[in-house]
Amino acid sequence: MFENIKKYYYTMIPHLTDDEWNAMQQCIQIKEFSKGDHMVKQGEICNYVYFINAGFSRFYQMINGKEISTGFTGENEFVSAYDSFLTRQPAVENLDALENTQTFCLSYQNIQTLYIEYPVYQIFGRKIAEKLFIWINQRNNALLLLSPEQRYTSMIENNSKLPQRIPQYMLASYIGVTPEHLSRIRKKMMTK
Amino acid sequence: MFENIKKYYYTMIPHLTDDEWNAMQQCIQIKEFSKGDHMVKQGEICNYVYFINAGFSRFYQMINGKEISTGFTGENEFVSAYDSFLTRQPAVENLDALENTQTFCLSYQNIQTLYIEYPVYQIFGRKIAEKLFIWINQRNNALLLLSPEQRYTSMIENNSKLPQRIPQYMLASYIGVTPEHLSRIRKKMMTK
DNA sequence: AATGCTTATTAACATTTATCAATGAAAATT
DNA sequence: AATTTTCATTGATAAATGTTAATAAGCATT
Repeated sequence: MFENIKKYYYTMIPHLTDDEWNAMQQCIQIKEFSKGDHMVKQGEICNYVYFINAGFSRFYQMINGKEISTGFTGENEFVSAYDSFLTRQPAVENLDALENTQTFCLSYQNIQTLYIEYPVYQIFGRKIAEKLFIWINQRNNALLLLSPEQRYTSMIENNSKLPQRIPQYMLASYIGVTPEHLSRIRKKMMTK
Repeated sequence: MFENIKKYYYTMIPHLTDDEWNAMQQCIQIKEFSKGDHMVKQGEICNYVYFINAGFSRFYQMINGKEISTGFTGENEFVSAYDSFLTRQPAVENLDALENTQTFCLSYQNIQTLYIEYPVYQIFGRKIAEKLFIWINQRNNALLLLSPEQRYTSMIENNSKLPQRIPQYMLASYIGVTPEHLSRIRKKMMTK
């Protein structure tokens, strides 16, 4: 049942003991989401960190009546509206399931308790935040330094299977252009 | 000497013991930078985390022969090319002093040792990463969701003293426009 | 005060990207 | 299979932003 998430923890913290892992396992809840279901809604405080065991999820924000997709997360990754989770402020973003998705999730309360009772999980908290920082920092640089076309190509280079799982109009807003413009970018790329 | 950084640590970790603080203090090196000096150079691995005791610093990248400023950090904040520091890969960005700057700095090696010998500093590592994440996530949202004008206004709202310390052309690249265009944006804002 | 250097502003023009509207293609629903 | 609905493409036009070049304003050094 928990093989994948267990493996993830042991990779992150190789010296994890059975006792420590069992304490973590006790805290894990299983939650399943159908395609289109929301894990986090804009305006609500996010109380969970989710490990995606199967499926696919996506962040988006509603701006001027339009959906802007801001991130995608698939199998064997943790996902959360982590700024809301950390600051206890209402989430700015939505998180929904693009496919039927099975998650293992940890509540804010349980994590705080684990931090105190099993300090080894501070490492988990640190590495999750570090990973998020590295990821979003790259994304930031892409937004500031690359052209939309470069963002598109680097995106499929890094994750060639994304276009098969994500409608193009979501990719467009993720890249920071309109669907029409992404279509033109793709057309231009074909001719080269 | 170390009042500010000590206060920072005790705010972050209220139950820090004298023993633990002393161990940290032993690791602190003092480094001073004159205006224009580099703390981190693009292409080199960043081996330090700096606490800015006095002064002001700025991240930038050279792109097509142009400086693009990507961040600013002032007194009583930690600063580092943290992705390079964490991943041990060459830094993508430069970090330099916009004013004469006094820093207290911690080496990668010392921090790794502290993590092991004084696990309480895992909390430090976690909170630094969390803080960076929250900061960069906001910036990311600004780049993706706000117009340049909105980015400019929200920037001075959040930190009204920035324009006094930072030349406008640096702010322009930070916001993601040319200096000429920021000038126009400001002009347009005046007339309202 | 005069000089040179850096920074900010302004204008004309070029390029990129968005918007609006129409069409076609694909997928879901009946 | 027919029908709706969603999604992708295309074209015409508009708005935003970049580029280049010239000028002006600050600032530092002499």
